[in-house]
Amino acid sequence: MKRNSRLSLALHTLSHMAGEPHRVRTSADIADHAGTNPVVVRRVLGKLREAGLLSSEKGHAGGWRLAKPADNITLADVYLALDERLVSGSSSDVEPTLCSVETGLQKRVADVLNDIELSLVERLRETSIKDVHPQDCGYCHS
Amino acid sequence: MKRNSRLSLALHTLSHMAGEPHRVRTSADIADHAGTNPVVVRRVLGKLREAGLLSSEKGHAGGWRLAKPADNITLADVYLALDERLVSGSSSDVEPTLCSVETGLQKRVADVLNDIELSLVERLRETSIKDVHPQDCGYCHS
DNA sequence: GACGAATGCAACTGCTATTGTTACATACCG
DNA sequence: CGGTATGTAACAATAGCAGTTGCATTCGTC
Repeated sequence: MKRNSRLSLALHTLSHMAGEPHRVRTSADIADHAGTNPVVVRRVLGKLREAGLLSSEKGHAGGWRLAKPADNITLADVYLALDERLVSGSSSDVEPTLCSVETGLQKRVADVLNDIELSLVERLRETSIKDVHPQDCGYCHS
Repeated sequence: MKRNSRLSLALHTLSHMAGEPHRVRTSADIADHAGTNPVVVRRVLGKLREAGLLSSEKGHAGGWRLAKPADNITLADVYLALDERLVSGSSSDVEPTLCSVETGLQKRVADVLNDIELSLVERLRETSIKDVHPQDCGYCHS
Protein backbone atom coordinates (compact mmCIF):
# COMPACT_ATOMS: atom_id res chain seq x y z
CA MET A 1 0.00 0.00 0.00
CA LYS A 2 1.01 3.58 0.36
CA ARG A 3 1.62 6.30 2.84
CA ASN A 4 -0.89 6.99 5.58
CA SER A 5 -2.23 3.53 4.93
CA ARG A 6 -3.61 2.95 8.42
CA LEU A 7 -5.68 6.09 8.47
CA SER A 8 -6.74 5.53 4.90
CA LEU A 9 -7.75 1.94 5.53
CA ALA A 10 -9.68 2.89 8.64
CA LEU A 11 -11.60 5.66 6.93
CA HIS A 12 -12.27 3.48 3.93
CA THR A 13 -13.69 0.68 6.05
CA LEU A 14 -15.71 2.91 8.34
CA SER A 15 -17.15 4.83 5.45
CA HIS A 16 -18.12 1.57 3.80
CA MET A 17 -19.81 0.41 6.98
CA ALA A 18 -21.65 3.71 7.27
CA GLY A 19 -23.62 2.70 4.19
CA GLU A 20 -24.92 -0.56 5.66
CA PRO A 21 -24.52 -0.25 9.42
CA HIS A 22 -26.20 -3.54 10.28
CA ARG A 23 -24.19 -5.75 7.99
CA VAL A 24 -21.45 -7.72 9.69
CA ARG A 25 -18.21 -7.87 7.74
CA THR A 26 -15.35 -10.28 8.13
CA SER A 27 -11.80 -9.06 8.01
CA ALA A 28 -11.33 -11.21 4.91
CA ASP A 29 -14.11 -9.33 3.12
CA ILE A 30 -12.70 -5.98 4.17
CA ALA A 31 -9.22 -7.00 3.17
CA ASP A 32 -10.45 -8.00 -0.29
CA HIS A 33 -12.20 -4.71 -0.84
CA ALA A 34 -9.29 -2.68 0.44
CA GLY A 35 -6.70 -4.71 -1.43
CA THR A 36 -4.78 -5.83 1.62
CA ASN A 37 -4.47 -8.62 4.17
CA PRO A 38 -6.96 -9.82 6.82
CA VAL A 39 -4.34 -9.58 9.55
CA VAL A 40 -3.54 -6.01 8.64
CA VAL A 41 -7.25 -5.24 8.76
CA ARG A 42 -7.56 -6.78 12.21
CA ARG A 43 -4.55 -4.82 13.41
CA VAL A 44 -5.99 -1.48 12.35
CA LEU A 45 -9.59 -2.24 13.25
CA GLY A 46 -8.50 -3.57 16.62
CA LYS A 47 -7.36 -0.07 17.52
CA LEU A 48 -10.75 1.28 16.52
CA ARG A 49 -12.41 -1.32 18.70
CA GLU A 50 -10.28 -0.31 21.69
CA ALA A 51 -11.55 3.22 21.16
CA GLY A 52 -15.16 2.03 21.12
CA LEU A 53 -15.79 2.83 17.47
CA LEU A 54 -16.20 -0.75 16.32
CA SER A 55 -17.28 -4.04 17.85
CA SER A 56 -16.09 -7.44 16.77
CA GLU A 57 -17.42 -10.93 17.40
CA LYS A 58 -15.61 -14.21 17.12
CA GLY A 59 -16.92 -17.49 15.87
CA HIS A 60 -18.99 -18.70 13.01
CA ALA A 61 -21.15 -15.66 12.27
CA GLY A 62 -18.60 -13.23 13.63
CA GLY A 63 -17.12 -10.11 12.13
CA TRP A 64 -16.98 -6.35 12.46
CA ARG A 65 -19.69 -3.79 12.94
CA LEU A 66 -20.07 -0.12 13.88
CA ALA A 67 -20.39 0.35 17.62
CA LYS A 68 -21.92 3.83 17.28
CA PRO A 69 -24.05 5.68 14.75
CA ALA A 70 -21.99 6.79 11.76
CA ASP A 71 -22.75 10.46 12.31
CA ASN A 72 -21.43 10.10 15.83
CA ILE A 73 -17.96 9.05 14.73
CA THR A 74 -15.67 11.89 13.75
CA LEU A 75 -12.37 11.81 11.94
CA ALA A 76 -10.79 12.97 15.18
CA ASP A 77 -12.02 9.81 16.89
CA VAL A 78 -10.40 7.72 14.19
CA TYR A 79 -7.20 9.73 14.19
CA LEU A 80 -6.80 9.52 17.95
CA ALA A 81 -7.76 5.86 18.03
CA LEU A 82 -4.88 5.06 15.70
CA ASP A 83 -2.36 6.91 17.89
CA GLU A 84 -1.43 9.00 14.90
CA ARG A 85 0.63 12.05 15.74
CA LEU A 86 1.30 13.60 12.40
CA VAL A 87 2.62 16.98 13.40
CA SER A 88 4.23 16.70 16.79
CA GLY A 89 6.31 13.68 17.67
CA SER A 90 5.70 11.92 20.95
CA SER A 91 6.32 14.36 23.74
CA SER A 92 9.17 14.36 26.23
CA ASP A 93 11.92 13.34 23.88
CA VAL A 94 14.22 16.22 24.65
CA GLU A 95 17.91 15.63 24.36
CA PRO A 96 19.61 16.82 27.54
CA THR A 97 23.01 17.28 25.91
CA LEU A 98 22.22 20.70 24.48
CA CYS A 99 22.83 24.10 25.97
CA SER A 100 20.09 26.08 27.69
CA VAL A 101 19.34 28.24 24.68
CA GLU A 102 18.72 25.13 22.65
CA THR A 103 16.52 23.34 25.14
CA GLY A 104 14.41 26.46 25.50
CA LEU A 105 14.11 26.72 21.77
CA GLN A 106 13.34 23.05 21.38
CA LYS A 107 10.60 23.33 23.95
CA ARG A 108 9.20 26.32 22.11
CA VAL A 109 9.24 24.47 18.79
CA ALA A 110 7.60 21.47 20.42
CA ASP A 111 4.93 23.71 21.91
CA VAL A 112 4.18 25.25 18.55
CA LEU A 113 3.92 21.83 16.93
CA ASN A 114 1.62 20.68 19.71
CA ASP A 115 -0.63 23.65 19.05
CA ILE A 116 -0.75 22.71 15.39
CA GLU A 117 -1.57 19.15 16.33
CA LEU A 118 -4.47 20.32 18.49
CA SER A 119 -5.77 22.51 15.68
CA LEU A 120 -5.64 19.53 13.38
CA VAL A 121 -7.69 17.42 15.76
CA GLU A 122 -10.23 20.21 16.13
CA ARG A 123 -10.50 20.37 12.37
CA LEU A 124 -10.94 16.59 12.19
CA ARG A 125 -13.73 16.79 14.73
CA GLU A 126 -15.83 18.73 12.22
CA THR A 127 -16.21 15.80 9.85
CA SER A 128 -18.02 12.57 10.61
CA ILE A 129 -17.81 9.18 8.98
CA LYS A 130 -21.24 9.76 7.55
CA ASP A 131 -19.91 12.84 5.80
CA VAL A 132 -17.21 10.77 4.19
CA HIS A 133 -19.63 8.26 2.73
CA PRO A 134 -20.75 9.35 -0.78
CA GLN A 135 -24.20 10.88 -0.69
CA ASP A 136 -25.27 9.40 -3.99
CA CYS A 137 -24.02 5.89 -3.33
CA GLY A 138 -26.53 3.71 -5.15
CA TYR A 139 -25.13 0.51 -3.72
CA CYS A 140 -26.10 1.21 -0.15
CA HIS A 141 -29.54 1.23 1.39
CA SER A 142 -28.79 3.64 4.16
CA MET B 1 16.95 11.94 15.86
CA LYS B 2 13.26 11.46 16.11
CA ARG B 3 10.11 11.68 14.10
CA ASN B 4 9.34 14.76 12.05
CA SER B 5 13.01 15.57 12.23
CA ARG B 6 13.15 17.57 9.03
CA LEU B 7 10.37 19.92 10.01
CA SER B 8 11.69 20.11 13.53
CA LEU B 9 15.22 20.85 12.40
CA ALA B 10 14.02 23.48 9.95
CA LEU B 11 11.89 25.28 12.52
CA HIS B 12 14.63 25.08 15.10
CA THR B 13 17.18 26.60 12.77
CA LEU B 14 14.92 29.28 11.36
CA SER B 15 13.74 30.29 14.79
CA HIS B 16 17.33 30.55 15.91
CA MET B 17 18.15 32.74 12.94
CA ALA B 18 15.16 34.94 13.65
CA GLY B 19 16.95 36.08 16.80
CA GLU B 20 20.04 37.32 14.98
CA PRO B 21 19.03 37.77 11.34
CA HIS B 22 22.35 39.21 10.18
CA ARG B 23 24.61 36.56 11.60
CA VAL B 24 25.86 34.04 9.07
CA ARG B 25 25.90 30.47 10.31
CA THR B 26 27.76 27.51 8.93
CA SER B 27 26.08 24.15 8.62
CA ALA B 28 28.64 22.81 11.08
CA ASP B 29 27.49 25.33 13.70
CA ILE B 30 23.86 24.53 13.08
CA ALA B 31 24.53 20.80 13.20
CA ASP B 32 26.28 21.16 16.55
CA HIS B 33 23.41 23.10 18.04
CA ALA B 34 20.79 20.76 16.65
CA GLY B 35 22.73 17.62 17.55
CA THR B 36 23.02 16.26 14.05
CA ASN B 37 25.25 16.22 10.98
CA PRO B 38 26.32 19.09 8.69
CA VAL B 39 25.29 17.16 5.61
CA VAL B 40 21.83 16.58 7.03
CA VAL B 41 21.59 20.27 7.76
CA ARG B 42 22.56 21.15 4.21
CA ARG B 43 20.00 18.70 2.86
CA VAL B 44 17.15 20.22 4.81
CA LEU B 45 18.24 23.83 4.48
CA GLY B 46 18.80 23.32 0.77
CA LYS B 47 15.07 22.79 0.38
CA LEU B 48 14.42 26.00 2.24
CA ARG B 49 16.81 27.82 -0.04
CA GLU B 50 15.02 26.46 -3.13
CA ALA B 51 11.85 27.95 -1.69
CA GLY B 52 13.53 31.31 -1.21
CA LEU B 53 13.46 31.26 2.58
CA LEU B 54 17.20 31.06 3.07
CA SER B 55 20.28 32.08 1.17
CA SER B 56 23.64 30.36 1.32
CA GLU B 57 27.11 31.40 0.31
CA LYS B 58 30.11 29.28 -0.36
CA GLY B 59 33.69 29.95 0.46
CA HIS B 60 35.65 31.33 3.33
CA ALA B 61 33.06 33.56 4.99
CA GLY B 62 30.13 31.56 3.70
CA GLY B 63 27.16 30.08 5.47
CA TRP B 64 23.41 30.41 5.84
CA ARG B 65 21.20 33.42 6.38
CA LEU B 66 17.54 34.36 6.25
CA ALA B 67 16.50 35.51 2.79
CA LYS B 68 13.39 37.29 4.08
CA PRO B 69 12.30 39.04 7.28
CA ALA B 70 11.43 36.52 9.99
CA ASP B 71 7.88 37.77 10.31
CA ASN B 72 7.44 37.18 6.61
CA ILE B 73 8.18 33.45 6.81
CA THR B 74 5.24 31.34 7.90
CA LEU B 75 5.16 27.74 9.03
CA ALA B 76 3.24 26.99 5.83
CA ASP B 77 6.20 28.21 3.80
CA VAL B 78 8.48 25.85 5.68
CA TYR B 79 6.07 22.96 5.50
CA LEU B 80 5.55 23.32 1.76
CA ALA B 81 9.24 23.89 1.13
CA LEU B 82 10.01 20.52 2.68
CA ASP B 83 7.44 18.73 0.50
CA GLU B 84 5.80 17.43 3.63
CA ARG B 85 2.38 15.95 3.09
CA LEU B 86 1.38 14.80 6.51
CA VAL B 87 -2.29 14.05 5.99
CA SER B 88 -2.85 13.13 2.39
CA GLY B 89 -0.35 10.98 0.58
CA SER B 90 0.84 12.02 -2.86
CA SER B 91 -2.13 12.24 -5.15
CA SER B 92 -3.03 9.97 -8.05
CA ASP B 93 -1.98 6.70 -6.54
CA VAL B 94 -5.25 4.89 -7.10
CA GLU B 95 -5.16 1.18 -7.57
CA PRO B 96 -7.12 0.25 -10.70
CA THR B 97 -7.82 -3.32 -9.61
CA LEU B 98 -10.79 -2.45 -7.40
CA CYS B 99 -14.47 -2.38 -8.24
CA SER B 100 -16.30 0.84 -8.98
CA VAL B 101 -17.74 1.16 -5.50
CA GLU B 102 -14.28 0.99 -4.03
CA THR B 103 -12.63 3.43 -6.40
CA GLY B 104 -15.42 5.92 -5.74
CA LEU B 105 -14.96 5.50 -2.06
CA GLN B 106 -11.21 5.77 -2.28
CA LYS B 107 -11.53 8.96 -4.24
CA ARG B 108 -13.92 10.30 -1.62
CA VAL B 109 -11.53 9.42 1.19
CA ALA B 110 -8.66 11.01 -0.71
CA ASP B 111 -10.72 14.14 -1.25
CA VAL B 112 -11.52 14.39 2.44
CA LEU B 113 -7.88 13.97 3.36
CA ASN B 114 -6.91 16.61 0.84
CA ASP B 115 -9.35 19.02 2.44
CA ILE B 116 -7.78 18.33 5.81
CA GLU B 117 -4.35 18.91 4.34
CA LEU B 118 -5.44 22.28 2.98
CA SER B 119 -6.89 23.24 6.34
CA LEU B 120 -3.62 22.34 7.97
CA VAL B 121 -1.66 24.55 5.60
CA GLU B 122 -4.06 27.41 6.22
CA ARG B 123 -3.53 26.95 9.93
CA LEU B 124 0.23 26.92 9.44
CA ARG B 125 0.03 30.16 7.53
CA GLU B 126 -1.12 31.92 10.70
CA THR B 127 2.18 31.48 12.51
CA SER B 128 5.45 33.04 11.48
CA ILE B 129 8.99 32.14 12.36
CA LYS B 130 9.17 35.25 14.46
CA ASP B 131 6.27 33.91 16.53
CA VAL B 132 8.20 30.73 17.19
CA HIS B 133 11.23 32.53 18.54
CA PRO B 134 10.95 33.02 22.32
CA GLN B 135 9.95 36.59 23.14
CA ASP B 136 12.12 36.80 26.21
CA CYS B 137 15.24 35.31 24.66
CA GLY B 138 18.03 37.10 26.44
CA TYR B 139 20.71 35.68 24.21
CA CYS B 140 19.60 37.44 21.09
CA HIS B 141 19.87 41.10 20.22
CA SER B 142 16.94 41.25 17.87
C1' DG C 1 -19.00 -33.31 21.12
C1' DA C 2 -16.86 -32.48 16.57
C1' DC C 3 -16.19 -29.38 12.83
C1' DG C 4 -15.89 -25.08 10.39
C1' DA C 5 -15.33 -20.25 10.50
C1' DA C 6 -14.16 -16.33 12.49
C1' DT C 7 -11.11 -13.20 15.61
C1' DG C 8 -6.72 -12.49 18.43
C1' DC C 9 -2.03 -12.58 18.64
C1' DA C 10 2.86 -13.48 18.13
C1' DA C 11 6.83 -13.95 15.20
C1' DC C 12 9.11 -13.36 11.11
C1' DT C 13 10.20 -11.47 6.46
C1' DG C 14 10.79 -7.82 3.11
C1' DC C 15 10.38 -3.13 1.68
C1' DT C 16 10.94 1.70 2.00
C1' DA C 17 12.04 6.01 3.93
C1' DT C 18 15.23 8.45 6.59
C1' DT C 19 19.24 9.44 9.04
C1' DG C 20 23.97 9.38 9.55
C1' DT C 21 28.48 9.10 7.43
C1' DT C 22 32.32 9.44 4.19
C1' DA C 23 34.34 11.23 0.26
C1' DC C 24 35.09 14.45 -3.15
C1' DA C 25 34.19 18.35 -6.35
C1' DT C 26 33.35 23.24 -6.40
C1' DA C 27 33.43 28.05 -5.06
C1' DC C 28 34.88 32.01 -2.55
C1' DC C 29 38.00 35.01 0.16
C1' DG C 30 42.19 36.47 2.09
C1' DC D 1 47.60 29.27 -3.30
C1' DG D 2 45.45 27.53 0.76
C1' DG D 3 41.81 27.33 3.89
C1' DT D 4 37.00 27.09 4.53
C1' DA D 5 32.66 26.73 3.22
C1' DT D 6 28.70 24.65 0.34
C1' DG D 7 26.94 20.96 -3.00
C1' DT D 8 26.36 16.37 -4.03
C1' DA D 9 26.82 11.55 -4.67
C1' DA D 10 27.23 7.04 -2.66
C1' DC D 11 26.82 3.97 1.01
C1' DA D 12 25.68 1.87 5.68
C1' DA D 13 22.54 1.59 9.58
C1' DT D 14 18.31 2.09 11.39
C1' DA D 15 13.33 2.22 12.07
C1' DG D 16 8.68 1.75 10.86
C1' DC D 17 5.29 -0.71 8.46
C1' DA D 18 2.91 -3.89 5.32
C1' DG D 19 2.59 -8.45 4.42
C1' DT D 20 2.68 -13.27 5.68
C1' DT D 21 2.43 -17.56 8.31
C1' DG D 22 1.09 -20.15 12.12
C1' DC D 23 -1.55 -21.22 15.96
C1' DA D 24 -4.68 -20.59 19.94
C1' DT D 25 -9.33 -19.32 21.03
C1' DT D 26 -14.16 -18.68 20.52
C1' DC D 27 -18.60 -19.23 18.69
C1' DG D 28 -22.28 -21.27 15.87
C1' DT D 29 -23.94 -25.36 13.53
C1' DC D 30 -24.21 -30.07 12.45
